[in-house]
Amino acid sequence: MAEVVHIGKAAKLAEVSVDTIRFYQKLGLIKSVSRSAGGYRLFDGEQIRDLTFARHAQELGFSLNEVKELLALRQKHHACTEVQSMLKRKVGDVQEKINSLSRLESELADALRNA
Amino acid sequence: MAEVVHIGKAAKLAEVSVDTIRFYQKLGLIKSVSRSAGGYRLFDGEQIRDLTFARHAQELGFSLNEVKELLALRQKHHACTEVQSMLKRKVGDVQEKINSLSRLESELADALRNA
DNA sequence: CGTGACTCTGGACACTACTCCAGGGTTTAT
DNA sequence: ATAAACCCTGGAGTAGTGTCCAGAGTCACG
Repeated sequence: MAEVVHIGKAAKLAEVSVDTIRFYQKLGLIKSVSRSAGGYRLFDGEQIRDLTFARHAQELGFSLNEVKELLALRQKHHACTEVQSMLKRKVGDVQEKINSLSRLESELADALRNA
Repeated sequence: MAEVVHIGKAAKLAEVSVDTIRFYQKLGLIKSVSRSAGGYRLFDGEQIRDLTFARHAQELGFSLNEVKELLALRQKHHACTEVQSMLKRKVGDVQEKINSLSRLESELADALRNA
């Protein structure tokens, strides 16, 4: 059971590319990883989960900046009201997106019925 | 009641920029518009609706290529099975996106509850 | 008719989110 | 110990989606 993995394995586990991981790290999306004696990045389970989450959120249409916020929210202890209001805003964003997509879905479904 | 408008008015009505309209036209998102004697683009109500639709769909995370398909689907008479299967696929895409967003929403809502 | 607001084209520039080297060091399996 | 496989950095290149600008023509109002 590997506790930590190198970047190639991490990439496979999170289903992103090696380059993408390095790019995300440069942007500060994932926190600074530890390194082996020879300078290799070492990833643990939590970091793999973060990368996977990032990929999902990104696929859902969040920008990398937003993904960064979301990741921060997941990790922080959500004590202060500032973080709470940010979370509320995100939830609102997501609900709005769901509503719009639902409307689009019925519009397309209508088109399909009338085909 | 203006039947047709120039690009500036169209941009305001559809809430996109003038440059964006020209860009969308270059990509073939909107069909070739008619022109005034002097070469000015002329937009009617349907084209304004298409532009507005394009903006919405684009905000929902569809690429401009997908938006182009969606616009085509709205306009065509949906007779052939090819068009129907494309529509079905789009509806599936949208439903999947809604599901993923719902999951994300509850995750964020949980975080909010535990704040 | 003149003048200011608007529009035209073509092309350069910007920003996001990657993707792909080259040249060189590290790990690992044998 | 050595070769294959892997990883490092820095930087260039790409695709998608615009945005801005110069130089020139058009439109609308008084």
